[in-house]
Amino acid sequence: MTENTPAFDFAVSIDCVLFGFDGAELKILLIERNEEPFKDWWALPGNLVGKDESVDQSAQRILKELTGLSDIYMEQYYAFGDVDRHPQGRVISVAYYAMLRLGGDKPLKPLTSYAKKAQWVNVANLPKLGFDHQHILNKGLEKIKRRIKHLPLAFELLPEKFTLTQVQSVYELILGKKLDKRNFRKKILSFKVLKELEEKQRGVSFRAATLYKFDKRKYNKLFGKEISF
Amino acid sequence: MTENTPAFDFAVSIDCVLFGFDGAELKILLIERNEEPFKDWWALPGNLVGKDESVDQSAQRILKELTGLSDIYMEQYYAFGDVDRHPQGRVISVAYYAMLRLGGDKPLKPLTSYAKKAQWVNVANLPKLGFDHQHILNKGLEKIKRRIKHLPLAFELLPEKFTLTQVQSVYELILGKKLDKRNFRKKILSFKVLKELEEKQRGVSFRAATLYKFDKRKYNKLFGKEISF
DNA sequence: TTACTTAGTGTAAAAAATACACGTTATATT
DNA sequence: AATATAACGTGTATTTTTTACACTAAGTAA
Repeated sequence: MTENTPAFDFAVSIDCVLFGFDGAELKILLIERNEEPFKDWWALPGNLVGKDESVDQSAQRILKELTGLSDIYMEQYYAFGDVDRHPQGRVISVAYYAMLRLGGDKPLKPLTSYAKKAQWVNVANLPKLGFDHQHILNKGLEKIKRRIKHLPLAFELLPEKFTLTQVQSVYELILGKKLDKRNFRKKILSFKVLKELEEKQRGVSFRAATLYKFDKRKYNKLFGKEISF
Repeated sequence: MTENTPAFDFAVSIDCVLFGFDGAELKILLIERNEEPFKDWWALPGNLVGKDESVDQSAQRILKELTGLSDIYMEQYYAFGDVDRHPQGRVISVAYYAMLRLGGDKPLKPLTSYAKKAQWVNVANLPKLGFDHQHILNKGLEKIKRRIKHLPLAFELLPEKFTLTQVQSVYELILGKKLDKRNFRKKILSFKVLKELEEKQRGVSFRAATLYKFDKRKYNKLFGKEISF
């Protein structure tokens, strides 16, 4: 049995895995660090939890500091607590993920003092990350693969109005496999949480697709139901 | 935006939600505390993480200290980090659950200095718990409801040899609903992870049921497949 | 031997998942 | 204006899975 020497000399940090979809690629928000340790390395946006904020509040604050965004659907998924995961002391990191729609209007204003810049990076083409962040990210990816089967996640990634083909792309990117178009549409529509709009896509070459909207009210009614692709 | 004053003055604790099945009831292991805060209250078994052990190691250690058991399938499921959740300072608690088969041979040797006793309590009839432990437990229950759909969990609760009716009881207790006997058997057997033994139950009144064994090798082959009851 | 209790079994109907291919339509080009 | 292009949008048949449902068999106890 190991010796147990508890003490109030731990720190707790948050790391955020922010997934973004720009209509074509699945991306992750990374920062380039400007402070030791791992100065000049890419890393997940994260920071230490303050004394007077809950872990959840802290996650919201950090997300806001790094992106300017608030009221984002964000979920805790794991606490990483290896002894040597942080070179400067005993830091337990609580990881959260969030999904964001990218491009268009929403300006990304990250940049806190310790980051040189923040950038969306294609998840299929990542640089080497500091700390155990590659591990944290992998675990986040596994998580959303499972979670996207419970529906509403995908719509966090999409713009307010979207086409069914875009929804399918999100599923295909996250699950890492191709899906049948007709079956996908049949199924996603069978949940009756999408509202077909009168409107069509604009500014595209070739035939424009019909736009849809996610109907949160209807979604809440079938909470818990599963889909599997 | 909140003030962020990070410091190395947090503590991290583990709380274990141990589910047990004695053949009839779903139970939870609780301890009666012998130290402040919440002296004389019932609480989940838990303790502070030591400086030189990872969070996972700590969970194993604490489980062992409180039960004498090791090599238990145990999984982290959430970190609780509200500011005031611990009256004596800033303590983040990482929660784990485990499933144990109860009764028979395995002696339960809990009892560390801060506990007066440890006891299995029917989950349907719990006392008031200290800290935010009721909340932690509720979240653990939700978790296993989802997890039991991924099969192997239920067998952690059962003795090595068990009857199909016992398996069904576990599912019914965790999911909180009655299941159809024929459909349940058809489905559970369709996964081909149970080995029917020559043996029958002994020492029961009335007709003895056939015993089965969980076949881990076969299970590993279908990892990831879902069941839903 | 009888009464009791749990074990164990099958089928039909409904629902869900899968596999699969082509005509339509808006745009861009010549 | 005609044509080429590229993505849109649709239906059916088959298989698989899920659900609903009730009685006989076997072992124990009195």
